[in-house]
Amino acid sequence: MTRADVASAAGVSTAVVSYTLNNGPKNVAPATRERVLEAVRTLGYRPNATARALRLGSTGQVGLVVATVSNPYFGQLTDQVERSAAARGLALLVRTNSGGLVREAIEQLAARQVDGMLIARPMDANDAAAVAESGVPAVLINEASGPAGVPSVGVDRYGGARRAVEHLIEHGHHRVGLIGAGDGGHRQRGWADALAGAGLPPGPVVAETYSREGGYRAVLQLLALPDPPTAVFASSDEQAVGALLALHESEVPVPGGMAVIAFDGSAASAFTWPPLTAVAQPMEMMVERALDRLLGLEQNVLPTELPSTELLPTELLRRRSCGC
Amino acid sequence: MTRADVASAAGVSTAVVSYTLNNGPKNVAPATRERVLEAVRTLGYRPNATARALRLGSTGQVGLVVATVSNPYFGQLTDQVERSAAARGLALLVRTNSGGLVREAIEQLAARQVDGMLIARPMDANDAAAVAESGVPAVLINEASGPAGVPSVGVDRYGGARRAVEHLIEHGHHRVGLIGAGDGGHRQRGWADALAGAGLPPGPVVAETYSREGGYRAVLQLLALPDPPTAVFASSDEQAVGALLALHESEVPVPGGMAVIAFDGSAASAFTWPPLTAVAQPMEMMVERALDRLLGLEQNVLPTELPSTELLPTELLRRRSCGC
DNA sequence: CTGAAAGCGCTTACAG
DNA sequence: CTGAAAGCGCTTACAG
Repeated sequence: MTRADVASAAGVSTAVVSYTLNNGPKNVAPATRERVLEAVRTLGYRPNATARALRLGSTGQVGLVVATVSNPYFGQLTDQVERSAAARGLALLVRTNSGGLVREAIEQLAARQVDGMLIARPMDANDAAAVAESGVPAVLINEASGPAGVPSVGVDRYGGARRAVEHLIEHGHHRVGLIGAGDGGHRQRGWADALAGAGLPPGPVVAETYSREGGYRAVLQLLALPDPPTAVFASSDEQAVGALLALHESEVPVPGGMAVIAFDGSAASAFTWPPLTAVAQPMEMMVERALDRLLGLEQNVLPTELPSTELLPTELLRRRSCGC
Repeated sequence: MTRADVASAAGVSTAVVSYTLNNGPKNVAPATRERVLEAVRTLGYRPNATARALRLGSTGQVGLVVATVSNPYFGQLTDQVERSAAARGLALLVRTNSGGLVREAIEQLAARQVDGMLIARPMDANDAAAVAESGVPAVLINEASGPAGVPSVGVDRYGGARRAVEHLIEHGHHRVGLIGAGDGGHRQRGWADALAGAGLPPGPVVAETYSREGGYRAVLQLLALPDPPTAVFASSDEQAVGALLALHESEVPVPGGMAVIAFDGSAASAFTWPPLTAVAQPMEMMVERALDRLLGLEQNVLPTELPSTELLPTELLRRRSCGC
């Protein structure tokens, strides 16, 4: 069942079938058009996207490299990418790689001839080289900045973290701990500056993975301190969820015994106990901007006028874990 | 940069380039092979998967239709599908469709020429017709059974639910409510039979969506009853998470005031407060079986010997929300 | 308005 | 062991 079958059924050439199915680039006489459409219908013909892709040099597919999808935050991100891509007529090829090499994921997606890729993983220069080599447009998403040559759309982690910690200070906390990755990243700097700005000494820092398990272990360490903080800033929702469990098990009331604020603000954070006050990321905007960027919707703007890094603002979602 | 460039750089025909890159179907002299590989390396050549797919009639892509990926359970399922597919050299095209028509998703995936699709959504006869029309192999996953013509790999929901409710009864509960979809499905039957088997009257049933919000609302309804149940079986992790929040807000202790058991057992269920006792689904096995089925790994078995429906056993994960 | 034909980048049966 | 050539199913410049 190919275009040729439809053509012969309708008594036309395959060119005319294309013209009517694609609404161009040539006009087709209304009567002819009707015959073609009728043939398509009765034969149940569906165009072969692979052949079309080969001819056009475009698959209509975008790739997404993401650590994992079974995580409230990245799951939401993936959902949003799928929705936004579908709205633009693009299909989504998902490449999960939590432990693996980003470079490998990039190469595999490129081999599949995706029209572009969104990379939601930290990238190094090596990965950027893979992108350049592949010749496929790519934009880094969910990261404040990346290696040279790859534009990024991220979130103002510094500002979001700083605002969150200031909020904790407004609640009267003087000792605010940090659960982070220990890499001195933007969130850690925001936390530190909020404290310094209020004339407060930096609280304890625990370096852990961005997982529930990490948050759980971090709280245990914090509670073992001679002088535990009265509030803690967790660098991800997942960490905060783990932190809450450790706090409950240790019978430390939240927020009374320890206040908690999380970074991410995925939908899941509204259903913990107590509900998490969180720094919400502008997910939809971030994805839309990244896709705009990827598809070069701003080709009328000179590339040099575009900042290589775009930072979006966060929003503080006040719920109960902070004391509100 | 195509196969022809490599061929001329190596001084051979394009056929030989194919033979060496694909390790067949013809042998290549070692020296020639080396020259080709060298040319590939220096030119940075990558085969065009689209052209290959057109020629071979196989894209090496599988499609997945799933309601949403930002849900601990379906996120885990999607992760597993990606991993298992990648292990077989297949890429994953994800088609999210929470509100939309399953039929539409099937048609779009088929148009992309996927080699097969996994459908993790309830299907009706209309959807089955779309599958048949598309001519693409499909298997229904995560559902006990589907319309005729579509094989399915699911989980023994009846048995899992029954076992969970029996466990609640062992804890001494006599009034066990059900949060379900109100469709009298397998889980509801398992719940009812466990109660009946113990000579207990059926507890109250609340019909709600399989979401956190649904579970939240359901508990509010249960608590408003003149004689609320002392335990409740939630048909999904998400519902259980919402139920816990409603219980905490209503200051009903768990499991003391109300015990909770959930169906699904995703990783998130271990980090709620209290941790959820849950009926865990054999995710990896389910996905592997579904892919085996999809790829016809059992072609040596007569199709008629294969059950159209395959049911996998669940496991009860005992944590704290049940009273253990 | 319609059609014959080339070509996208591969793979492989056929011939040497 | 190697190569010339056909063909997968489309799209579109070119000609009529």
